[in-house]
Parts: sequence; structure tokens; C-alpha cells
Amino acid sequence: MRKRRPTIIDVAERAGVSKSTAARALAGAESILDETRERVLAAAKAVGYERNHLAVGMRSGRSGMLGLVIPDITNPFWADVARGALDRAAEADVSLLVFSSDWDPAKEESHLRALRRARVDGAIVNPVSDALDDLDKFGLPFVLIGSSAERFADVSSVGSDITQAVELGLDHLVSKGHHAPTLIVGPKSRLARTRFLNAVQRHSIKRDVDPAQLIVEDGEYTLEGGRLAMLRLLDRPRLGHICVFAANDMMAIGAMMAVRERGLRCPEDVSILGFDGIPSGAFTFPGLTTIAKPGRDIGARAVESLFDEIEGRPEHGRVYMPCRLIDRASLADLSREPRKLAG
Amino acid sequence: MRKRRPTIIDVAERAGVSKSTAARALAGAESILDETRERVLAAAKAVGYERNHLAVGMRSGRSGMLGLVIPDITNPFWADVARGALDRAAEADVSLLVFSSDWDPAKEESHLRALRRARVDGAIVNPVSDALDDLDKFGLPFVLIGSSAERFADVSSVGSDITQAVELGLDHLVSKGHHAPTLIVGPKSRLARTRFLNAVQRHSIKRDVDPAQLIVEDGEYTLEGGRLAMLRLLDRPRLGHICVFAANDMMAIGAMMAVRERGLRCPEDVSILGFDGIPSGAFTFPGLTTIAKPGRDIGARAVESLFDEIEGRPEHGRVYMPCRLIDRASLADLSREPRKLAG
DNA sequence: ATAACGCGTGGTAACGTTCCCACGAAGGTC
DNA sequence: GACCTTCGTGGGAACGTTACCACGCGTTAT
Repeated sequence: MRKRRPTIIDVAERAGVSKSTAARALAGAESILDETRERVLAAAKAVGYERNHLAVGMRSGRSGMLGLVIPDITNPFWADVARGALDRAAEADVSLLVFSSDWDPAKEESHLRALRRARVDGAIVNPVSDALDDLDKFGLPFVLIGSSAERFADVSSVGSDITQAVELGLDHLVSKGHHAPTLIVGPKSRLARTRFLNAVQRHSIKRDVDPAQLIVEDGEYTLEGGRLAMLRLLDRPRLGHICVFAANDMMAIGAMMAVRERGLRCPEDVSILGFDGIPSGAFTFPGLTTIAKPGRDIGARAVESLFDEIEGRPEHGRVYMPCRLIDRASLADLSREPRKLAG
Repeated sequence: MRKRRPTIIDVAERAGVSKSTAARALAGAESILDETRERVLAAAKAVGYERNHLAVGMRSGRSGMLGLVIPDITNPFWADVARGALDRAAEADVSLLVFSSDWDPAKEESHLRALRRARVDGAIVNPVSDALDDLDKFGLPFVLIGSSAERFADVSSVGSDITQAVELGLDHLVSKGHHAPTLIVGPKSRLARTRFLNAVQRHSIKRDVDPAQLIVEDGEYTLEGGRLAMLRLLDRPRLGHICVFAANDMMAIGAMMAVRERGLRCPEDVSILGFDGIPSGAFTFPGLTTIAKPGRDIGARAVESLFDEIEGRPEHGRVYMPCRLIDRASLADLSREPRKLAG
């Protein structure tokens, strides 16, 4: 038997004032007698009053809720993004409605509609569907996350700084004596592949290495995709120590497994650099050296951009957050002890 | 410039009926002329009408939203739980407000209050604070998750079946020739430790092994905790192959690292069985054999129990979901090839 | 002395929905 | 033909909040 929740009218009656006055006191307005305010506040505490956000949202047009639509909360990167968004939202006393789209355009659209029905004040989305080009007509302030956001011209977005990340990785590789890494990248259709490849090529030119001499293997962005790509790579004629820069930690770990499968050793025979910074990289043997995307910061920043968007401060910009290197043990140091090349 | 969203009145006007009739048509009531209904539906589609859930919630007292408060969405187990809850809720066209408590009672309480203000219909919580004993007075239907839920007598809860899980693990150990595993468990204060220990002891007696002869090490539920415990274990006088049953995958992986650190090998010198089923276990070398908790099922089931609770079908039960064994490579098979014991 | 003003407060409408009641027309029963 | 029922529809209230306007009182300026 759940009893009725106290409303502002209950508070007003108990304090012996009108509900307008009670509302003013609760809202902390200034044109009110101190004594009255205190009486109202005391009454509110006494009856256990708690503001009904549904009613507030209805009256003010602001629900105090934000939507978050990401592919899979189970994926460590997206969990990290969610965590950042959650924390930043909680700070601002805003609730987050979370949905997982599973990379399924149909689910994405249905979740977006659910968000609109729930009257969220705005939404943070990792867009999977191209069909969202009518995003501005959707009637919601949006902030997009990820490189796929670049398809949408006029919408704010937050992502990781691929260029900086690749530069960081390549510089680190050079410092360890690896000058022209083999690349394991994603499938042809994906925008992220192009972004990654472009960044590597641009940086290679700066370092005076011909991008054309870079070996590239591709595969799905999965453990198996990385494993298969590595296996193909190991089937090629070899000329000594192999250094692999994978576009994704899962692929990097898959590559590591392929190396072991072939009776080779990492980092002695093959050096591997990953990209993502998933926690699992700390548990592989050897530990995976990788470039970590700032998932948490991205999530937090997305919430902030969304606030701007909602307040009508449309800076409409793309924000790229810097990545950082996690140096573990999957890279051989060829610079110090120039070992004899196997092959 | 965002324009006003169409309301049911806009629909009614366009269809040339009253808003009552429009509401009836939209709700799919039966006492209405087919022709009228179709006219209203067409009008709704034409103006792009979408029901305002805030208003519905306010009128009906049901917001169509559920709360989920878990320690950390970044923790793979909790992410899995969240995913299950998210999917089940989406199926029922219900939205989920997600919060992370970070094992902090203050945050937990503040989030719970936020949930109440948002007028969610119910909440799923992994209780961290003991101070929640006035849970029934809180004014929200609750379903609790995890073994800590047992402190609360009259509240429904969902968790994993520790007894069954331990039995599964112990049986598997026996089938591989390990009869009295060493236990690495959590710190003394934790309820989960007792549950785990009890289950092991009960099952040992059934198998005619004296629980008193079981070696127990404890530590924090972390990588480092497991590593330290294993190190202590390896410092003891050894008598051959060591078999470890860790109460937690992170500890198991930490133990694996300690083994490598001491120049020993897993599974040749030390067998390790984990408990949790986190994805990282697939990437260790060797792959971690472990018992997987059904996080996703737990989340889904919690949502279902919460629906029951809300509908006033208070079965008020504890549900224990079965775990399953993931057999990878961290266990030596002592039964087939009885190897010479090192020591 | 009167007008003008500021302050604290109360009354009321509005947000969008659903539910209950009432009304008119049509059909059936005596 | 007068009554009752059924059906389709319209009118209005209510959910809890906030914004706006108006009122009465005391103070200050003319």
C-alpha cells in the first residue's frame, strides 16, 4: 500500500501560505520574507516533500533528462564513454536515459523516438545509420560521438584526435627503432579506416618515409579479424622483425594470438602496437602497448557540448580529444640493442 | 529555431473532432467509428504527432521509466547486467535511467533520490549502503541485485547461484584430478566471501574431503589482491602441483601474473580457476578457465521481477541464476597423465 | 496630503494527457 | 408512440508545477 506523495499544496497548507509562496520559497526566490521561507522549508522537510520532475518538465518544457544512444554498453570503450557522460550529467543534476543500438539502424531510430517521446532535453548519439541526415529536423538538440559523426555537416560532435594519436604512436615506434610499421586496419567501407590510413600516410611523409612502401592488411574490427590479418601477414615473405600497428586493440590482441599460434614470440619476433586502450590489454602476455582513447573525457565533453547546444550556444564544432600512450611490453626495442634480424 | 511540438489538440483540430475522441482513437479504444479512428490516425501522422510521456506520466502516475543504480558501468560484469536490463526494458518499451554509485553510499542515496524525483516506476539497485534498511519506506518498488541483497529481508532480489557455481567448479576440478584446491577469497568483511567459503565447504564434505585441510588465502577483490595472495601462497612450503580456485577473475588473473613473476608456469606448475567470466579471461595466456556469472540474464530477470513488483504481484522472492563453466587452458589435466609432482 | 513605488503575497491560467460524465441520435421493447 | 438502452462523441476536471498578474500595505517623493 503505497501512499500518495506529498505535493507542494501539502507543503503550503502545512506552512499556512499559498502554493505560489511555497513554490517561491522552494525555488529560493529572493522576494520573500526570511521567516516565511523558513516556515515553508520546514514544512517541506516535515511532510517529506520532493519536487515532481514530471510536472516541472511539463510546465517548463525541460525534463532534466538527456539521452545516450551507444552501440553496446558491454564494449569497454563505450562503457567508458558512458561513464564519463554519467558522471558529468550527475554533476549537473541531470539524468541519463541509456540505450544500446547494437549497430542496428532500426533500433537506433526506435530509441531516438523513445527519447523524443520521453521529452529528453537533448541526446548524445554514436550514429550508425546514414538515414539520420534529417537529424536537424528531428526536433532534438544533438551531439554526436565518433568519427562517423563527420557525415553530418551541421551537428556538433566529439571524438578522439586520430591524427594526434597516430603521430604519438608512430613517434613511439620510431623511438623504439621501428620506422615503417605494417598496418592492420578495418574493412574498406568504414570511414575510420580512411581516417587512420590518412593520418599514418601524412605523418610518414613528414618523416621522409614513402607511404607507398607501407604494407597494409585489413579485416573486421574483431579479435578474429586481427588474427586472420596477422596470419596472412606471416604468410608473406619475411624480412626480419615485423612491427604491426593495429587500428584497434581487439585486432591487436588477435594478432598476438596469431603470432603465438605460429610459434613466434611477441615482442622478440613481432612487435605489436594497439589502438583503443581497453583494459584487457593489461592482461595479455606480453602486455599490449597501445594508444588509449579518452573515452571518459569524450563522454563528459559530449554532455557539456550538449548543454551548450540546449542553451542555444551553438558552437557547432567538432571537438577532438587527445589520446595517450600506454607503454607496456609488446614492442621490442630495436634502437638500443640492434639484434640480428631473423629471416 | 525549434518549433512547438504538435499536441493531441492539433491532431483533433485537423481531424475535426474533440480531443477526447482523438485520445480514444490514439489509444485504440473500441467504442469509436472506424472512419473516425482512421481520420484521427491520418491526422496524427500528418502533423507528426508523438505522445508526450511527461504528460502521460503525470496524468497516469506511471512514468514508463525505471532506474538502474550499479557500482560501475565500466566493470564488465556490471556492464553485462546493464545490457541485460537495457534490452529487456527496451522490449517492454520502457526507458532506463542509469546511475553509477561507485560503491559510495552518499552517491547511492543521492541517485536514489534523483530517481524518486524523476518519478521512475521502480528501481534496480546493487545496494552498497547498509543504511538502506528503510528501503520499504522509500516509496519505490525495488529489486536488488547481488549477494549483498540478502541483508534486506523483504525485498526481491536477483543474483547468481553461488552454490551451483561452486559445485560446478569443484566438480570440474575433480574431473581434472584436483581434489582439494587452495582458495583465494575476498577480504573478511565481505558477505560474498562467506557465501563462497560456505559453498566450498559444504561441497567438500559431500565429496569426503575435510574442509579444514583446505588452504585459504585472502586479499582485495582486485588484480593486485590476487597477485599478492598468490605470492604469499608460493612462499609456503610446496608439495607439488598447486591448484587455485579464486573467488573472482581479477584475482585469478593477478594470481596468474604472480606465477609468471616467480618463473613458474600455468598450467604446468599451477592450475587456476576463476569466477566471474569477464571477457579479459579470454586474452590471458593461458586462457583463464572460469565460471561465468550470467550478468545479462540477471539484468533481464531483475527488470522482470521489477515489473511484477510494480504490478503488485509481490512474489518477494530471491532468484538465483545458474552459472556456467568456461573451459579454457589454465587447468592442468592431472587425471589423464599423472605427472611427476614437482616439489 | 496625495501619488508613485516596492515588497510580500495570493489567485489563476497553462503545460498535454486521460478519465469520467453527460448529451444526442438511433434502435429496440412494451 | 413513450420509454429504455446502446453507441459515438464532446465537455470538463484533474495530475503538480510555475509564470504572470493583481492586490494590499508601508514607505518615499512631489
